[in-house]
Amino acid sequence: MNKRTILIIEDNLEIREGTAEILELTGGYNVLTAENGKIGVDLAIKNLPDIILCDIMMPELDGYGVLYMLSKHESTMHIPFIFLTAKSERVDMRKAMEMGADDYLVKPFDDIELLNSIESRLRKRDSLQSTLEKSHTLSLSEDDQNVLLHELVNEARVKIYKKKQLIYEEGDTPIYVYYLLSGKVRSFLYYQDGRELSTYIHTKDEFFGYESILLNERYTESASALEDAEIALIPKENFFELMFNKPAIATKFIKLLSGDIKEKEEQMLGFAYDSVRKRVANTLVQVAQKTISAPDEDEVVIRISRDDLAALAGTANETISRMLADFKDEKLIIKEGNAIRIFSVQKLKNIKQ
Amino acid sequence: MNKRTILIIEDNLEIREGTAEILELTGGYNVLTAENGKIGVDLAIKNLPDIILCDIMMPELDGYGVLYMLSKHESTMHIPFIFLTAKSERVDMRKAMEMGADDYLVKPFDDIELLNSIESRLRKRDSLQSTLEKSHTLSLSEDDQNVLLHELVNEARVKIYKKKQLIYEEGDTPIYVYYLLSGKVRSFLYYQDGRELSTYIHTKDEFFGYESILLNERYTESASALEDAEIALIPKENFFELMFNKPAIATKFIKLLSGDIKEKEEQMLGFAYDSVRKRVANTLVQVAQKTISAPDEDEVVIRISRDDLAALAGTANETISRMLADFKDEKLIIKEGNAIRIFSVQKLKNIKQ
DNA sequence: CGCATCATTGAGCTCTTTCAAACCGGGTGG
DNA sequence: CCACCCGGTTTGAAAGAGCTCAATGATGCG
Repeated sequence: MNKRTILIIEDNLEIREGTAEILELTGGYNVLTAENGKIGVDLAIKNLPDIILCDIMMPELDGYGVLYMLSKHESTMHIPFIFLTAKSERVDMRKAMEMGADDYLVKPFDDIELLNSIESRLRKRDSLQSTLEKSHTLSLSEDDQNVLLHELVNEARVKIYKKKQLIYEEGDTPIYVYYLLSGKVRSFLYYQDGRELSTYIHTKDEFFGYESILLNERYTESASALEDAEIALIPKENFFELMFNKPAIATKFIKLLSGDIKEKEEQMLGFAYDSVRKRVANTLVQVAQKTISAPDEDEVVIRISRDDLAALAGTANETISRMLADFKDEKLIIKEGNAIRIFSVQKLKNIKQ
Repeated sequence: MNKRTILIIEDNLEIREGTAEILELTGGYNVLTAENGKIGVDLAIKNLPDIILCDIMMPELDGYGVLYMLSKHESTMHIPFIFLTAKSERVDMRKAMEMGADDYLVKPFDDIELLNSIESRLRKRDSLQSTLEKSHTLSLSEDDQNVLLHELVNEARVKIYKKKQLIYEEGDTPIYVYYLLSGKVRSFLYYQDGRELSTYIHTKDEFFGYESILLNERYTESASALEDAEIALIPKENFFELMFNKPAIATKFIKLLSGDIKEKEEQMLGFAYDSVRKRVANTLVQVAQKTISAPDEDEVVIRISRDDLAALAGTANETISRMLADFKDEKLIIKEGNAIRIFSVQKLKNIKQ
């Protein structure tokens, strides 16, 4: 740690120099001295010492005046302030403390008394500063973050949405952030002619619908349940409160957003250059991965309509039918009633053009 | 503001009740009382009062003990602590202050003395809390944010990139955040076969390349200069420091990211359903808007190669040529050497299918 | 002036969409 | 119980959008 700086404001030369010497030699502090209140205030404002020792009776500006001046200043108001004075009357001490002094040492005092007093005030200030800061840094552990977010979710109202039910629509004003407890939800955009393009499938334990909240704008996309879903509705205010007071949570969302951007760019690349065949394959993979529990499952059964697949792949549902027929011929999938069994997600993923 | 809560720890029933009454009636505080140190400590931890008044000589646990116990506890260590005691000896007072007491009132005391002492300590604590919090909230004004960001940019090294020069490439480990001072830069992805898809054109006064930094991952996209560009290279560490210490800055980037997501979704919709004609038109509009200074300019001259346009529109450069020829026939644009004059950005924007 | 790069144009081909018709399974009402 | 209807699905055929390949033109730089 840096050497602490102490400002001594004292008109008596002897005491001033004597005290300064003690503090420098015994305490190992940096010492600034001022011979009257006015100079003291100036020095304090300019140098922002870690602690201030001040006499009461002085020419120019007395100790109370110094304390008053410094307590007006944003930057000096929180510097521990100790009076060193010959005034041993109770009223004097009370006045000093009521004005906000942190300690009151009656002269003559021991070196030890002075050093202890200083140490005590510095310790107090340090610990306060550090705990206040702690609550405001990203030092929250992954677990703590999750606890906070879980609280948020647990306090929230839970609503059940039926398959196909709209959760929010383009143009709506956001009032909630959503957290998916079970089921699947898709976010989608409308094209001018009414066709839909699904941009994302949300699944268990994911937040969604936060972009517009964060921008403080209306929704530019819509969301609906892809299958029956349980969704926690987190009031915007609660979300913001946590977000702004816990940088760790903000950081978490920053990462979420950054990750989302990458995913969307990847998707964009697909829309630009992939053949429809490939896009359909990727869509199946995407749905499969949102369905499985373990990340290494390779055979998956998914239940999804051609229309939903079409909206995801950005193609016509007839095309989906054709592609599925092709994949079936190639023994990549098989249709089981209204479900599709994917034999190998990996193989589907590695389809070339 | 809520009613403040005061905890009185005092074994003498009369004094305890008397003091409590004064504080409740005259001071308007909530008062909790404890008849010995042990109970006092428990109450303090459980109720977290705003201030604690404590006798020194008590059965079970004396005042020093109480102060010691509470100063061990994260949650109670910063509660202002005032001793109320008959011990008027200097050594007693020194001991109390050295242990971290905030004030020391010798019995018998006036009501006024007590109330003033309490008010003074509460005031002190409030102001410290509020200023410390201020530096950690999003209350930074738009201007202050910009000042901070400008400092960041001004401190950074500036590098000149020539047209076509690569700034970073997929797979590189990010070490800078980039801020464009002049010129244009494009971010792009490589498709498997080597074709490129530009995802964004960055222009004057924009940050770029921050997504990967924020994710703490390697770049998943590349960036190159679309024309000669002056770029400030902001070291990752400086960026993070600002980001984590100033929630306002984090908030700014959260908005940036959220906005980016919306833009990318919009783009995706275009790639999925727009005709190439429309995509080319949009691309021209995009480039034009990144070129103009005033947002209402309608006639714009842009200089950009067919290949760059193709990468932006996600199409073949031959197609770009054909589309430009069409637009020229339709008197929407005219070719001037290697530049393109757009007669009306609006008209181009409104092209149907 | 010549080379290299960039831009344009043409022709054929493929992929995808669109429109239309048929199909399938299940629920409903007669 | 059966015909019917409805939504979702499949299949067919034709049209067209956009790509590739290839040749030709234009431009600018050394």
